[in-house]
Amino acid sequence: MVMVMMTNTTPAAALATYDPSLFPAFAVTVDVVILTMSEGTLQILLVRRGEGPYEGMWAIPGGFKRPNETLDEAAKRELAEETGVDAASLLTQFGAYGDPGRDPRMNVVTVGYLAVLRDVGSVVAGTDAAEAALVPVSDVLNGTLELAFDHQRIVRDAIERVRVELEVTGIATAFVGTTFTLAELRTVYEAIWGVQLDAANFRRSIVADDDWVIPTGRRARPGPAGGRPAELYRPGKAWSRGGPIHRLHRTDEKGANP
Amino acid sequence: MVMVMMTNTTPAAALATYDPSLFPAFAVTVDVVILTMSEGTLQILLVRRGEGPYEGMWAIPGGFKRPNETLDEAAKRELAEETGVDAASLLTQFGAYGDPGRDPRMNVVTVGYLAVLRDVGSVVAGTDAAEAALVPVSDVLNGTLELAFDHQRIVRDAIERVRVELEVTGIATAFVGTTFTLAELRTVYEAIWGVQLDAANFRRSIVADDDWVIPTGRRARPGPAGGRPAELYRPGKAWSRGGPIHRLHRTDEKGANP
DNA sequence: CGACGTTCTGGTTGACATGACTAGAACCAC
DNA sequence: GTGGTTCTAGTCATGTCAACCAGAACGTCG
Repeated sequence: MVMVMMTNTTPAAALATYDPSLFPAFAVTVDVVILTMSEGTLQILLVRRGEGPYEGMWAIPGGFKRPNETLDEAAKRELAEETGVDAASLLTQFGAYGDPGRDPRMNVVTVGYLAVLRDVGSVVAGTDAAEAALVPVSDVLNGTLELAFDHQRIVRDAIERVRVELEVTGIATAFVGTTFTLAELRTVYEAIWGVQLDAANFRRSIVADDDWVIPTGRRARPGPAGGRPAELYRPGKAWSRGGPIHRLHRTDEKGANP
Repeated sequence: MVMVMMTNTTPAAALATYDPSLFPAFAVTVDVVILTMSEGTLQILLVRRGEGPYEGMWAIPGGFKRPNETLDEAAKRELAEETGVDAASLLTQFGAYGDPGRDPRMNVVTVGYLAVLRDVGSVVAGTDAAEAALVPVSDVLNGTLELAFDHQRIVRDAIERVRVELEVTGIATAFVGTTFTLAELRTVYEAIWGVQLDAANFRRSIVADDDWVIPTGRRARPGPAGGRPAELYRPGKAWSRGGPIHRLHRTDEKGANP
């Protein structure tokens, strides 16, 4: 295979005439990090590789971009193929990865997307159980579960992104159902940020402002330990302009080591 | 200058379980949005296209990614080729763009990078003046200056990114010199966020906390209008964990129409 | 049925951040 | 020196938010 490459020491030369087919060709893929909350912990949907390099290892679902679709459409299609869910609004692009040799077969540049689902328990059941699984994100982050390619780094970046999105967007409501208690929503923040939030203060931040949540009038059934039943809410319309809960600026460790 | 490079992919092809050529091939480019502050306004470095599609129009500098370099390295190389500046730390990837037809010649997926320079006046002078120019970002955002390809959207995304980075990172210090006055630094925030900041409060936010800035003991020469000379500072080490200045959450329009 | 534990809801308080404002200090031009 | 300009320092009121406390509404167990 022969490739021709130009070095533009002068801009005019770089943009000058050329034959497009002479430039290095890449395969472009889209990988989707699918997150959900299950039993109070953040989980990620992984698929087991059937063949090729890293055979048998777990990986993020993904696939090749088609020439006649946008990157967003490719991500949406991949999400639908893997989970059957059509939720384009939850898809967020967070990074591109093109290190040489990240795929031993060829030059592949992949674009990472983040998807948040409410409950993928049935989704995983619908797929071949041997081929897809929900695993705690912590197992991926700490290396307990090794992923194919550079997917561990991609997951790390996705988690970092969702931590930021949690503060500035309404992505938190994507983790819970159509109706939810404030305790459920609080668990989302606590699991993703790894913090403890005061239930009373959390409630005040949410209900005080405009319309983050809308009470439905119904109440959730208390857990096995009893307790006062919590009110059920549905998402309001204020989430489009920033989130109500903010991470406290760490005033604890000053001069700490990064 | 044109270089012809041959890449032998025979060993890799032997590893593959399928023929890579069966998958759609894309050209992958890296486009760099180079920003700087000049005369109190945010400026962007643009190059004029010599020929090909959009001939004669202004565009973001960029070029093809090489198979043996990472995306970050490609961006760093493009920045060095355009400006002669070797400043990898300021390079931030902010998005990938792969809409079909964004380049009429072929399928091109580009990865956008953001670069912040202290002063590119000499840089532009070093390049052919007819081929590169610094223009106010506002001219690009409001459509006064039309860019080639989908570069206007890319610039929009880059500006939105730098507005966020300004709040959570130390990118503000990249706009000013190695030593600077607080008024200079304040101008960076005011220009990018489009707000007016009280000089006294700005100062208090900066000097009160740990070590955002370190006084050098020297003083800047007052401007032509006179005034008390401002103290010169150099960046401290606290910027690595968030910025000191925060955008006020707009409490003005409540219940506004989205 | 009543006591107890658990969870949700509402309120108060104090520390801290921040916007608006005022006054003084240090320079330039005339 | 006088006036104008800019930087620096301080005060005050307001708002935010974490911490804490008390009550309300359930389940369960005796």
